[in-house]
Amino acid sequence: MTYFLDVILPIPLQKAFTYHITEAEAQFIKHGMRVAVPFGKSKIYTALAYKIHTNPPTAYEAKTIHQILDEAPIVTDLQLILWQWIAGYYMCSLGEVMRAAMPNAFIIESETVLVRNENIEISEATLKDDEFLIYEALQYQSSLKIEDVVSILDKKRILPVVNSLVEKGVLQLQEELYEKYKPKLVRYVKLHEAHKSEEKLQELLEILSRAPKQREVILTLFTLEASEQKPIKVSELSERSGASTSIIKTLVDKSILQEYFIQTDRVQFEGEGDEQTKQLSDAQTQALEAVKGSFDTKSVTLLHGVTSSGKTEIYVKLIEEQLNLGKQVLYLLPEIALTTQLVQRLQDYFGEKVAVFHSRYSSNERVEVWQNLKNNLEKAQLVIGARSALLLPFSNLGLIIVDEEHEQSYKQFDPAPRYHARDAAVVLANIHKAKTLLGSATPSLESYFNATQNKYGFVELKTRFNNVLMPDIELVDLADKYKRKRMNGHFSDRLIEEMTETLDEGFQIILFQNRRGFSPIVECTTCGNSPQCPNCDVSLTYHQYKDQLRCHYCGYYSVMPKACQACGNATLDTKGFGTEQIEEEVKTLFPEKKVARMDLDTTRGKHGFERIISKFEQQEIDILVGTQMLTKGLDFRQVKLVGIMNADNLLNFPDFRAHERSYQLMTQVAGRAGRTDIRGKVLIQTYNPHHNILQQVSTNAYKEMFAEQMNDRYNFKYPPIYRLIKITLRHKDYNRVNLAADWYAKSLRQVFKANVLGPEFPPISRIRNLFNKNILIKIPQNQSLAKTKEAIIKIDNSFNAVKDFRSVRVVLNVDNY
DNA sequence: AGCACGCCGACT
DNA sequence: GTCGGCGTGCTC
Repeated sequence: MTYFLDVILPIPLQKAFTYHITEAEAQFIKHGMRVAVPFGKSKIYTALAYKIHTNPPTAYEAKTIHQILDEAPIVTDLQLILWQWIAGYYMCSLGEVMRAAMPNAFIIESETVLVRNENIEISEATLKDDEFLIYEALQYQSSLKIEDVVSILDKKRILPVVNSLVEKGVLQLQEELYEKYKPKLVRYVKLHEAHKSEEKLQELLEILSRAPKQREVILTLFTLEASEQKPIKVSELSERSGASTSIIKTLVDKSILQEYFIQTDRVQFEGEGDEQTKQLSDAQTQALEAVKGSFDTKSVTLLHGVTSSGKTEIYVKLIEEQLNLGKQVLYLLPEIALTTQLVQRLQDYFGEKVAVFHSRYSSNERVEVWQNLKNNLEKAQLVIGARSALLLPFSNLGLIIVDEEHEQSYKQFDPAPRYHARDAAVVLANIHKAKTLLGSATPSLESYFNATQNKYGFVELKTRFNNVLMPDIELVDLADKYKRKRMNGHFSDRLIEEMTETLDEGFQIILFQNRRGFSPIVECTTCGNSPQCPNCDVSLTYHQYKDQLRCHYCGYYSVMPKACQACGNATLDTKGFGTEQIEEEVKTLFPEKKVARMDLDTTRGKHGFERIISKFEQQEIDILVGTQMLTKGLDFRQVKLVGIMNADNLLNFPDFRAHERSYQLMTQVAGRAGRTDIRGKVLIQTYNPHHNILQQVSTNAYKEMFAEQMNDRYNFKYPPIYRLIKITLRHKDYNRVNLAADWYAKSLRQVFKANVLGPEFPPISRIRNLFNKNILIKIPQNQSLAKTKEAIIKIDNSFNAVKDFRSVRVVLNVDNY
């Protein structure tokens, strides 16, 4: 019997790849193990064993696998079920899901190395110049990497040279696999066995009497061993004895000390972690009981709690319960809400059971979380993580909490799989027969709708913790203020009054402006020309602190010109404003106060974000100007005033969710105000003070907002009533995108008729020199999703069969945000 | 996605 | 001439 193995390769191809395996291998390999397989001309890739069978492929000869990489599966069956759901639902390949799910260190690739051929005599005269250089290099080094060859020859096309050398028998090519994950080893020392006995010891100390430093080290080691009763690290010994590591090394070399290594986790918890969880308020207790009650009949429950209502404390109780049952818990948060503040809080309660997982973790750190979790270790019983934490190997999940469930960032945007972590979480929980709790102060229409349809359970928490009052929200009419000359820069008289008062009382202020940079448009007042990005269809944003014009889409930048590049006049003016300009104006308005800015530009780097947050917490900053980063569940006690500089650019965003999003954003920012016993104040500056959304924000009328927005969604056939699939076609040639998009849309219309919208250029049609065109498919509730996707895939296949269209990239985005 | 191969313009 | 750019096709 011949055996075959279907594998998942981490590439965006729908096809399954089949390899030949021996009977012994067939018995050893289980799905979820990694195998190294030859793929393409010469490379060796990491693949995941998926299915073992005996049906030989017909169209080709299967290659044999190169090697089995694992003793036991590293991906669980439950994970594979989730992968299949994601690949099916979000229309991508299993390989793409694999790429997203597995830490990079697990996916090893071969590297080609050149090795000297020992058994052959070469007459150097037969070699060309380039060839000789390589030959010579190999006399000193036994092997060369491709990149070494590139640097030796200082050119890019090295293949002809290498091939020629192989032909002449000078060298051979080999593929080498390197394990990428390196366990962290900590160096320990102990006294060598030979000196353990009392007399040997005396002997030793005598010998060392003439080496006082070394003697000191040995004595310190004894004291440490006696007092600590645990293995002694080299670093510890060095520190305590005051001896350099080289002295310790001498002792090791003399075999007086013996060194050994212990594998440790990169991320370690230090602290007590036995703090009692807090007593809940009456309202919280009621909500907690309601959630538990809801879980009796519903697998998903939505917790709608106003800002500062103390949702986290309810989560903590639920987590505690699950951990006591020995179950795992996943606590999902948007990336930027994952602050040390929160992690610290949870560690105080649950100690080392807490594992953190987010994008700033290194590949090695991810591997450790993965392994701890898969082994169901206690130290990873509670995982706090961003979107991708969902793809970890849970074995015994009891509860998933999706905090800030309305957050857009839960939907993965670029590369595939374009999954929504909230929705995938519900699926994951079902796979584990676990419960899902969605929490938000401003639920998404989708979730709230599901709650009203009785699909989800629903629990409400209407009062703020400690009965803090909801902030007082005031709308400021900018048109009126400008007309009556009550503006100072972008600040209305009302805003300045409130700011002055707040600062006098010693409280802090947050100013929100949803745009970074100094001003988004630079314009010449003589000819009207405005500098554009050479790669994208956008105006360049002026950044004053670096005196640059920058593109926020592709990263292009140039120095700010002194004069207009079109007409040469030095009449460049700026239009619109961003956080930089607000910061600048605040500095002139309140010169004696400390101002800081928090946006993408100031939070670059690993700790940029944390630094600003902690400074603000320590009240080293009086006024914080920032973009929507400010909204993410941060807890500042001393903020009394929140100013929204301009609500209109939020409301006017060209997207069917713009109003919902504006409501959420403004309510969340407003929620930062008044967390003390004093009532917070929020000022919203706008040209449309009568806009319904603004009225709803100022009266905290979520239900009203929901009803009104849902009405629009019914009328215009948008989610959550209809489902959407967005298809983006991308190519550098304008005409070709047009032709391709027309073809695609026409084919779709034959099946879906009027439910196909477009093709249409998005507001920014060209990004990084590629033209985009969108087609939108609206799917009625009664239309089969599976059949719909089948039809799309069929059309996509015929599309790819057209030679002229093959180079057009097609992006399928299910439930696009 | 990579990666090789092949065609073509731009230079030492 | 050669080098490197980019377009095209293939991967069990």
